[in-house]
Amino acid sequence: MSNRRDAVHAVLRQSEGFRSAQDVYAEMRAEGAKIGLTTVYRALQALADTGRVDTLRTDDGESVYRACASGDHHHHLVCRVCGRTVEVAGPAVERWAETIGSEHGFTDVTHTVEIFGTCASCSAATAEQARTPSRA
Amino acid sequence: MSNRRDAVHAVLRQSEGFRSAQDVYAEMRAEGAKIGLTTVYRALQALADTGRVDTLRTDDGESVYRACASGDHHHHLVCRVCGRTVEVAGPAVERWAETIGSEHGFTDVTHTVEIFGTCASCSAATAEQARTPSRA
DNA sequence: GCCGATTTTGACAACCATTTTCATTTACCG
DNA sequence: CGGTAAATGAAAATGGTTGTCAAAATCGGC
Repeated sequence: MSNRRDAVHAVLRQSEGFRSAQDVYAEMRAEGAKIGLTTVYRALQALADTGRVDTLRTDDGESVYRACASGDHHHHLVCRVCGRTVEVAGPAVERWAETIGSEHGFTDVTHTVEIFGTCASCSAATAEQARTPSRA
Repeated sequence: MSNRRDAVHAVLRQSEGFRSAQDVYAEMRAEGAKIGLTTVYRALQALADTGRVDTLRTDDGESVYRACASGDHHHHLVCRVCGRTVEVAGPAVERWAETIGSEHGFTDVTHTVEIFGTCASCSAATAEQARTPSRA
């Protein structure tokens, strides 16, 4: 019964950006789902293994997952505040990485490319905060 | 006394590739150095904060550090077998990331780019292994 | 030189995401 | 229905990393 796995997948689908396992688990429990943390981890791993979700590591070492629209190779532009993510393609970068690798005699060349920034609405919110400092 | 920090830095300098904190600690102890794990972590963090060493995360979430030749922004071509690392620059990639970010209204755009592969000697060694299978 | 203040150190405990264990439940199949 | 294999999840273990705190080293000032 991959019912649980589908449920996990569904949560990711309805999310704007990358989510952590703990995060997904908390939401599912909050919604009343009967599922264990272990199962969430297993589901996410299975989904990642079969390429149905993308995964990356945050700066503090947490694994985060996202159901991406395209199954093709692509990269991400991630808002470091709200996590909203845009899928981007970069054929030039793919070629560049491949070239660099072979120039140095490396084989089986892969690469990781992620772009981080603050999205328009979040940087607006930050500016707002600066204008009305709450305290301290 | 930043003696300890210098000692940690020295270990990284004489290393070919990225090393983990635990790894550095183990080597220093093996060489008879009197140092605590906590101090190694603090030294590595301090060095990373001041930009004197580069850091990245392995697939299994471990932080690894490297004393790089150049203090300028650059990326790495890392052998996934032996860890040997080549520093590479990619002005085109820098511009690409910046462009993608601003196209989508993102500010404070940063990026991570790492290239992984198997270096010439390691792929030779692997081929060798295949020719003379030890057992199993 | 000597004493108190400040910083650095490191043994140990705490943290926390992730994994493993293992007993229970559930699905499948004749 | 039995019986077997797979899935589940509560609880414990793991392991890298960080926090705590007292002892030790360093630095002034006298």
